[in-house]
Amino acid sequence: MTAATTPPARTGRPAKRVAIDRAARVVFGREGYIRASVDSIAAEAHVSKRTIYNHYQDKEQLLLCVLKESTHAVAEHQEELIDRHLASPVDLEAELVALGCALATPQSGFKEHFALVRVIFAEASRLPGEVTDSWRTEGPGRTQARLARHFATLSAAGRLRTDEPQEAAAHFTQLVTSEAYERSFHGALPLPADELEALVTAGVRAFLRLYGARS
Amino acid sequence: MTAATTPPARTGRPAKRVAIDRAARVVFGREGYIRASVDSIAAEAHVSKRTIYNHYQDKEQLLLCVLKESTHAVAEHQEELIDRHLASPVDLEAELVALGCALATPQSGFKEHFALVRVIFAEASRLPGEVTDSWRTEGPGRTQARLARHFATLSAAGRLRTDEPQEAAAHFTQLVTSEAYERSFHGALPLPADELEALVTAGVRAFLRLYGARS
DNA sequence: CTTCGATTGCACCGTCCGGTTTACTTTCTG
DNA sequence: CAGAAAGTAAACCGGACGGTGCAATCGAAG
Repeated sequence: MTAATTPPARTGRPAKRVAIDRAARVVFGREGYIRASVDSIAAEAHVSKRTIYNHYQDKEQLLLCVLKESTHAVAEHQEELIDRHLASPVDLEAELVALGCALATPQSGFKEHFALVRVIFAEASRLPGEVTDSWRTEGPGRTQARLARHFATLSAAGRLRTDEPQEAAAHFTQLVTSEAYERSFHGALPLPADELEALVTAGVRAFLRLYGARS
Repeated sequence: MTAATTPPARTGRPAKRVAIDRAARVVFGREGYIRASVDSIAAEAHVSKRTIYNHYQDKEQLLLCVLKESTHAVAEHQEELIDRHLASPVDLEAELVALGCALATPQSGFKEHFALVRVIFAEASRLPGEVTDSWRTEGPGRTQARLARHFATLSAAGRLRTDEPQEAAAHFTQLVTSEAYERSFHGALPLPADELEALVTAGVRAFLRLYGARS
């Protein structure tokens, strides 16, 4: 009833589809898989429930599709953050702190995607193994690899000191973001900005004690 | 029908109660809060559903009660592990590795308790704030404090080197256990023993590079 | 044995949910 | 314009669930 007046645009087929996907992402993230009813997803998408079942076989397929999308969205967003802060850092410590804060607190329109990551954790034991596996490789795996690449470059430039950038990247995420993640229940509850910054700066200092250039 | 033959013992009133609690812990942990039906909990406890509602006001109160119990059980178990490995360590690195493995993989009858921790994460945004808060202080907070105490002692004995045992304890859990936690989806999926040991030993080595005695 | 409280089985209520059916309308295309 | 493709609203189905009412039962204490 909403899109009736506005000509649906000649974007073509996937017009309703993207609305469904967006709505499913929102509702799944907000309610979790079971609480999210197909009716509420349809309402959120301003779409008939039948239309959802025209696009997806059942509720689970809808979830899996949306999970896959979100995995890529989060990964690309984080890769972008990493590049932005580590491409040519002037004050390395400050950039690492800023990057850590950005990675640990999903901002802008990505909260829904991070909420879906929580769904992956909640449903992990009930999801097909290929889903959890591909999430790890396409999600955290990609950001960790991107981190490692930058660390290798920085090490070659004398800004860091490590022979194993992979391990350094792992230690960065562990020291800098893992506690903020857990403290905020994976982003489900808000973490005061000052606490976040304290956690991240402490982690970055430890990281630089491990891998800083001037020892 | 099961306890009919055996005399219910004069343990007194809470006989059925503990059965209910145990069953709720098992089923909530296995299925999550919503999937766990009160009927299935009653079946697992070999108890009438009506009896559950004689002991608890509703399903949510049952969950909250069981969560509180599990918080303490996990905390005590982990404190015990910490004491056992760090009371008088001969080979400190080996003990730290063993402790890290023990902390990162819930064994014996504690898997159900750890499964409930997953429920806390899954329901965090829908739980009363006091519940999540008290979980943090009574759960991870206690184990971290116990770790810090041992690190302070070890530092005084010259086995470690840190002025801030609190921070050292945080970095230990982050470097040693956090990745194993995330890799296993908080214990929901099994993590191969060799991978676990590799993660933990790498974390311990980094920890000792940060806080080891001989530098 | 009687009494009393705890427990039990079971039917029941209202609700919600995943998914389907049907009949109708819209929109694009040729 | 004709007709296919897509969308819509609404009723509907079978099943599950949280929670209650109630009569019957059990076990121990007096």
